[in-house]
Amino acid sequence: MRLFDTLSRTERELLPIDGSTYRFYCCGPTVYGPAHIGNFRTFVLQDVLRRTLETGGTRTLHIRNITDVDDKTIRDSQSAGQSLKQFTTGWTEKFHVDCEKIGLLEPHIEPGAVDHIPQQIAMIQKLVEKGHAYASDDGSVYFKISSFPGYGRLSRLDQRELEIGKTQNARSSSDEYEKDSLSDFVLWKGRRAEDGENFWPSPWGEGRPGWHLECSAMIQEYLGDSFDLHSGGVDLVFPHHENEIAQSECACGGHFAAQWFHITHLLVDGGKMSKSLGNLYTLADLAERGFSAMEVRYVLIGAHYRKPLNFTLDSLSGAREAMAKLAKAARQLAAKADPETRLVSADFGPFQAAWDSLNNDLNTPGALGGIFTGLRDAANLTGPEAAAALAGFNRLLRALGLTLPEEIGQDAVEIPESVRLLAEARWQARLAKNWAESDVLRAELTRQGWLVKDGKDSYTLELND
RNA sequence: GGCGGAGUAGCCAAGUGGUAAGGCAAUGGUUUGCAAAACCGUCAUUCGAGGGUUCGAUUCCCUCCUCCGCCUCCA
Repeated sequence: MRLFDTLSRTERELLPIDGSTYRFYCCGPTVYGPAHIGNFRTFVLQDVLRRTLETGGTRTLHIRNITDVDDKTIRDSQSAGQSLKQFTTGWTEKFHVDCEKIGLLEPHIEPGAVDHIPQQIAMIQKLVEKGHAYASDDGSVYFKISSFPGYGRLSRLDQRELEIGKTQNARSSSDEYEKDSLSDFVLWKGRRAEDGENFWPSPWGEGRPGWHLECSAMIQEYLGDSFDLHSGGVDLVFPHHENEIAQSECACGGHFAAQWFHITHLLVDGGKMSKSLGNLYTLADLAERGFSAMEVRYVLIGAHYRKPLNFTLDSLSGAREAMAKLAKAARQLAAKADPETRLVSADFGPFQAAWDSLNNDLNTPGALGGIFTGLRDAANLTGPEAAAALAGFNRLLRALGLTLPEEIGQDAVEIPESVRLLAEARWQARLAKNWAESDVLRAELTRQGWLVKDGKDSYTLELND
């Protein structure tokens, strides 16, 4: 497959460096609260990338870290009256539940920062030895940007911008840490009173690792000097990924990531998502409004990853309808498919265009469109052809990580006795052709939130949204 | 101010130097006591605005407008 690379700004074929396994790293969540749908846009697209590679026959090694020590985790664990470990473990577990609901494959390795302190210290030592880092009087260690000429290539910052950043920042944080240059960033933070119990010994005194360094050290640990792809939300391009490149290439001497994959942020109702605007949604928030995580996933893959996605509650309703339509079409195809057909072909049949879209810079909306047109084209197929088409359809859905809704069973919803009686009375009135009575009873059921659908010989009740 | 991205039907959203995928909604028909559901149709001479290049531009170039992101630890 081909994918746009942030660093070279070109589309490139994704081929494993080692010729066998595509090894990639994704910046994971900072576990100090529930992940929101913006976080999940990134994780879902990374998941689709992996699934597409695997569906195409490429083996993968997927690593996604957990940031379990930083300013926010420390601050919020303290106000929660918990140890950092208790606090981050709790949120990590909740994150995993959400991941499963939204259909994310588990990463092959999910390292946490706190478990890799020695590796981080070792990397800092190497940087100090090579003259890329220096300690300050307060026990912090900084990376010396001027020692790495390649700094700014990923985010296209030139020296002038760095200087501007320097002066802009001079006022706000001049009393925080000592630095030779204000654009140098911290590798190790000297222990401060507000860190409480959260500090570790190091050659520079007690303290804790800087955020940027975590990823570099864990990548070194599990992927070595060079690997295939590094990914995260666009906001991480600068400074996080820029700093990782500097740290890792200076410490290890490799080429670090061969490819960079950044996912654009989503908008909510056309604007930025934020707590203060009341439009920051978590999966739990949306579940309360009656939307499943899989419906959220459908919306999240409904726009190209390099374009802003405007998330609305209406689009979630649309996702529900669209998925129901897919499920129905799939059932119809399955009913006509020859069950004896053994599939050996890697062909996608009517869904080839959808598969091609996915492989062309991960064009998920194009793939979804291709699925619908493929389904239309497959409508008249029968026997072995229908079976082959169904197989292509299923492979595509797996690549997208979509699980379609099952047929809702008769007793899927608990129906209160009073409602059941009302519905039964209405049915009898209807059989007696007492339309007026029937309509009154239906209005009452509607008022109570129930939708009646009349069939030929019976009726169904559905909970209205 | 610097850098990067986006503006396509009511909404979400692909795409392309050769005349606009798909989904939702809406709407017409069939069906239904009426609805709902289902099925069959319809639904952008037009792609933020104005110039330019071209046989031809939504697609390339220029200007402008609007929106969004980053500019030191936010996916």
